[in-house]
Amino acid sequence: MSTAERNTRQRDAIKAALESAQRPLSTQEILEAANAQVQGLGIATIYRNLKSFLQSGEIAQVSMPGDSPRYELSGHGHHHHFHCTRCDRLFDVHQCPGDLKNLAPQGFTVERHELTLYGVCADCKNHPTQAPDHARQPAA
Amino acid sequence: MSTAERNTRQRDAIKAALESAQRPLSTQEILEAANAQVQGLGIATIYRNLKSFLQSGEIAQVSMPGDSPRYELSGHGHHHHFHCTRCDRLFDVHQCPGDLKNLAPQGFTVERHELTLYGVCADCKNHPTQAPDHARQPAA
DNA sequence: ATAGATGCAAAGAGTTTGCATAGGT
DNA sequence: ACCTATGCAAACTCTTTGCATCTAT
Repeated sequence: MSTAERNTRQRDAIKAALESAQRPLSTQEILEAANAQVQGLGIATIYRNLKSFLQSGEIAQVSMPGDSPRYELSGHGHHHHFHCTRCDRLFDVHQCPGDLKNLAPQGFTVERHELTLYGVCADCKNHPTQAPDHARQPAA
Repeated sequence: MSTAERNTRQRDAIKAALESAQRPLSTQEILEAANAQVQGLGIATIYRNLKSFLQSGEIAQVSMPGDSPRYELSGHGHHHHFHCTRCDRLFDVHQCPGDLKNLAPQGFTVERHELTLYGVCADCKNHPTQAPDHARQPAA
């Protein structure tokens, strides 16, 4: 019956960081957030717990070309991502094109899919000529 | 007028490797293929040229959660990818769900999209119980 | 009391960079 | 001849691992 995983303050802090974020976080961002709650929490603990969460399916890894992976809680329901090419922020997209089973070649079985939209977010569209002040992954 | 880029044997070999591959290649795969053509070609040259090709838009980087990036020529037309979770091979998918502009939130502009399907490929479905012999990124 | 989790530091793996030399133009 | 690209090796960055200690159960 035992879950084998213990409830440590570190583990809780990491989970909490992911829970309070409204977007996928990088390991550094997780470290900063979790460290604020638990003094001295080390990066190795982040990695170990992320791996554990990934294996249990509690979190999902989101990867972007040319960028280090981000992590987010699973169970926010099925959703996709929008990557603003101007400010580099990632947004959740809760719409889904739906039925993609028939896109795959003959004989292939599609179990799930991931979709990333690229473009310009509303904020960036409102500031056409100036440099994106809100750019580069804001704190919240 | 000068393109600033020189035509070296190394650069050509790297391009050729990507051209002849029917799937996105990892840096190691590119190194092996290119090295077969140009003795002593080093990994640093691979990275430098990939970066150059990426910037010029000649190739695209494909990233998968938990995996190192792969590279493929642009201009194979718009396509997506299928990742077999059993044998880990990546396949091209030339079907496209099409119009995804309206999935993004209000005020967002969608310029392009990327779609990855996950599931079991035809080969793996034909060998249900046994270990995937064809697994782990075959040579061709 | 026991066994898993943590923190630190060292080890690995992947990628980038400096510098002398080869080679394209 | 000039000046960029290459090859090698060192430097960096990111991630993983070993080990003694701590701590949840």
